[in-house]
Amino acid sequence: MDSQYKPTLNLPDTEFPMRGNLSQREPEMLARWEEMGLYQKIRNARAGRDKFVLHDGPPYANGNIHIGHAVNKILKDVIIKSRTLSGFDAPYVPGWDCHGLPIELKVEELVGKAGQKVTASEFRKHCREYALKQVDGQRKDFKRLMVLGDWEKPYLTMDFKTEADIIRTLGKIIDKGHLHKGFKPVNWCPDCASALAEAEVEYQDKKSIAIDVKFPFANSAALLAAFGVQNDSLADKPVSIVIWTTTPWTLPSNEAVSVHPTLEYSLVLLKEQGEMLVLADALVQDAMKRYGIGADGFEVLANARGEVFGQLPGQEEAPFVVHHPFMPATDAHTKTVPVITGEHVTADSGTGAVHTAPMHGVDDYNVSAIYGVRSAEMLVDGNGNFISNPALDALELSGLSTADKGNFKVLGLLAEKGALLKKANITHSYPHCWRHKSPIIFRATPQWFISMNQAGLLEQAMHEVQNTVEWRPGWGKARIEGMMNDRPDWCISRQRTWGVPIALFVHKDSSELHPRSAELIEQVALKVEEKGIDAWFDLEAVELLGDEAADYVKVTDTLDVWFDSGVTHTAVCKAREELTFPADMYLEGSDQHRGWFQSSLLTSVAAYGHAPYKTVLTHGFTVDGQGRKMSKSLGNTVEPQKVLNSLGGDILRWWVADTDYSGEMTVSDEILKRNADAYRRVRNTCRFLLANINGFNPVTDLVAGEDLLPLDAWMVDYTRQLQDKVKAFYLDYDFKGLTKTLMNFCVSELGGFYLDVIKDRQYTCKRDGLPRRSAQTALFHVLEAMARWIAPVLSFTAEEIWDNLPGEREESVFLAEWYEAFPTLAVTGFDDAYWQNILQVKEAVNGELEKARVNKSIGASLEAEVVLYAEPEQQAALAKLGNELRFVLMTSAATVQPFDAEAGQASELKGLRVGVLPTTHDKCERCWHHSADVGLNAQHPTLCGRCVENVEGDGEVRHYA
RNA sequence: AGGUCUGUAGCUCAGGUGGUUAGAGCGCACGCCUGAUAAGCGUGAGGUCGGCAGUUCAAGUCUGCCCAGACCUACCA
Repeated sequence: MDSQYKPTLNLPDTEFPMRGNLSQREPEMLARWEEMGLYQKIRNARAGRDKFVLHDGPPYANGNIHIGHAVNKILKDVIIKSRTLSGFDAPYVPGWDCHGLPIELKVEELVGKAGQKVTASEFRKHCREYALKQVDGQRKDFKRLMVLGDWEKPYLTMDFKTEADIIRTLGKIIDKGHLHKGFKPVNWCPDCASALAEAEVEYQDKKSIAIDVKFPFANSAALLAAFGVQNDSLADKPVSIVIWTTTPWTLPSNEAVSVHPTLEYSLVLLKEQGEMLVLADALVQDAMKRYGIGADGFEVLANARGEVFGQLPGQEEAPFVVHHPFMPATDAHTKTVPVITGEHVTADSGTGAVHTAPMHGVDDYNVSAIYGVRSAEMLVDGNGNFISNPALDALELSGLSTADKGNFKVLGLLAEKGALLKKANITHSYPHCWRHKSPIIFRATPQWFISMNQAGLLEQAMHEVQNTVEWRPGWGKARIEGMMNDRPDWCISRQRTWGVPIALFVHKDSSELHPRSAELIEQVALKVEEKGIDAWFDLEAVELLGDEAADYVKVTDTLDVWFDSGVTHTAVCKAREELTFPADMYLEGSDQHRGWFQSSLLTSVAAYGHAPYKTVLTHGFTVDGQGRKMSKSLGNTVEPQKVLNSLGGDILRWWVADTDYSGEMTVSDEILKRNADAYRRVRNTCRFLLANINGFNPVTDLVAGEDLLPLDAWMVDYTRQLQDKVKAFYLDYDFKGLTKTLMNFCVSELGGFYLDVIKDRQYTCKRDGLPRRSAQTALFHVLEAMARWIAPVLSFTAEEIWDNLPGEREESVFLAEWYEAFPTLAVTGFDDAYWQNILQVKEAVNGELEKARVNKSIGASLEAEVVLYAEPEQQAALAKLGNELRFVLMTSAATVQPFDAEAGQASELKGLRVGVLPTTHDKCERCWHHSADVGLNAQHPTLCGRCVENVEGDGEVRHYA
């Protein structure tokens, strides 16, 4: 039942709704921002200011955005918005990575392979259209996250100008001497007759023939000596090292046998056969069983580590060579190959000695490169058949398929030569072409590389990593260092259709680059700027080379897409006026230490000698509630679109800010629910603030700093000091520090204390009297500050508050800077320490009130009267508030007495005892305080004295609170 | 298998250089209020600080090993 005096109260009132209804209202706000051209207005407002450039790492233009994309974009947006609030000109140019295999595969599904149903040129056109469509889809979602940026003019790696600049940057890197041509084994499908990318390979079980093959040592006497065996009766017996392989067809290409330098090898005598074998010590038992030799059929003569008989890095020549079982050398004997050492060798299976064919295995290739072991010729053609050459012709291998006949022929040769120790069928996981489902082979092909060492690139890049770049968190440095230290040369060529061409001419005989390559590249770039990458593929060599054209071949390889995105420091940061090079920051997930951070660094150092970024900030990956990675197959993904359509963007953003992004970021329904709870608290606090400055016009009603009541002055001062912390959190990219601090402010000092205390004054005092205007002034300052504090994170809500704030202001909170219009306050002796003490006293009193409540002697705190028995210092402090102490404690009466160990109850606070009594006075109908003067006024028999004063008189006077 | 990282109450996080009964907010339970009301206030219960050893008078904090998880790389001859 409403009191007749209710209309005389100043109750809170606001249009600002309690519930955000974010999923519906955020899109409306976005439309408004777009309509007013907010991004451009911010640019204009910050023109001429210091720049802060966060360069966007381009997501791949394929598929819907997932939660990881959302995290990345939101973090970037929070940083950019906070820097903008700090007064920086912080442009954000989002980008997309548009070339490459995944798009080709999608387009293949739609129109077929390039060169089959459609021409390469048409295929590229389809790729371009497809990529554009993907960009549109992702852009819509990114904008929905309320990420502010130049969405009208993003950068695309497939923009003609960008494609041209990618080629130019390649030219620059060639100019500095970092390019070299080499070979590399790649996944090769004999049915496609082409190379396969990693993504086109799938693993299936395959039946293979596994064989143990003997490679006899050329100098067995020396080998025995190396094993420390001196026994003349053995001297004339053959010694072989045994390899195990599941790809017999690669044996013709064998160029070495690898052993592990620190693994123990045994010299085993086969008694019956009268020959010796070298095998890994740990595998002797297994091998003998496999060969059908019983325990008494062999004897281990000696052991030696691999480094004793294998060639070590740095050694000019191999200490031992072995005879290839069947490949002929120039003379009558079979050719010999070196025994080398390699870290890739294990004693897990086989024999501990690895058949090494550099043309057919990555490890083989890498280890061979260390010793300069090279195959003279690739013996297998693109269809997986042995080529024809004198040696293969003689062995009758030419033309046979490595998949069957060729393989069997090799087995036959081995058996014929007596080199085959054992043949067995095994089933193992083996790479297959995902299209043909046929087993693939490894086949070395000519490729282009950016060399880590030929022009000192690795060294320079490492210098940048260690000395000029700031890594956040600090372990990012160790991570990228480790990754760079063991990285091979960067193979930048791909045999693909949808990619930026390696726009080079090489001599048809020598394979040397054209001497005027730098100049030619610029000419090509100009054409690509006009017509895109097709300009190169359509180009006739004569156009640029004239008469020389006959001697040169146009390279048709495309660039690794990591090169595209890696050189956006040039194609975007350098090319766009609003950006800077180097950029202030790159910010991506921790997978990019291998990816974009590295490709950007290497290309920038290669081209310009320095890093493209000053700071690299890394975030972790999202995992589910159990800490497991998100995957569609596990069904534990959290889709950002779903969150946006249910809880809303501000809640997703709050979650990003509230989570420690330096490690794994956990998301689950419960976590999002908790974040929605936190959001509601912040929102409601702001709503209550707005509701209480109802009717407040800052132009006419703002109370000067020196006139504020001490409690209000404290609130203003507290807020001002909190702002320093807020700024520091943003500067330090510590967003969880920010959200936690903000939350505590809303719950403790502000929500739990100040707002609760001033309600009485707000509601009951005269509408335009000083007591109320003083509090409103404080609330106004808090709101001005807080709207800005939350804007980088709760972008929608901040703007919504901004709309509800009185006074002249910018069109959007994002055009504003941090609030600095805090008033100068009077020095009153009521400082922060004073009020913090009061807060503790209040807590102690609450403890006692709760006991009375449990006894049912009181309900609301206004039904109580308290007496505080305090030590002198505390007594003096409390007495300073005089009669207004009761307002702070929210009791109907509060008096202070000297400490008396007998009186009241001991409270939580030492030196303070508290007496709680249920009030005996009548309750004022209007202010709900119980007071002796209720009913003294005949006109208003249900009111207390101060309410009479507030209703009829000039209004009560407040001195402190 | 290797490199980098993570593991503190149900949830999200604080806990410089080792030192009293390990903190906060949320959530939860109970209570109050009904003039912030799909709100607000109060009180309270929750932790062998991933595990095991060790160094030390003293370890969440240092060392080693192990377990679980994340990212990256390699391997499956």
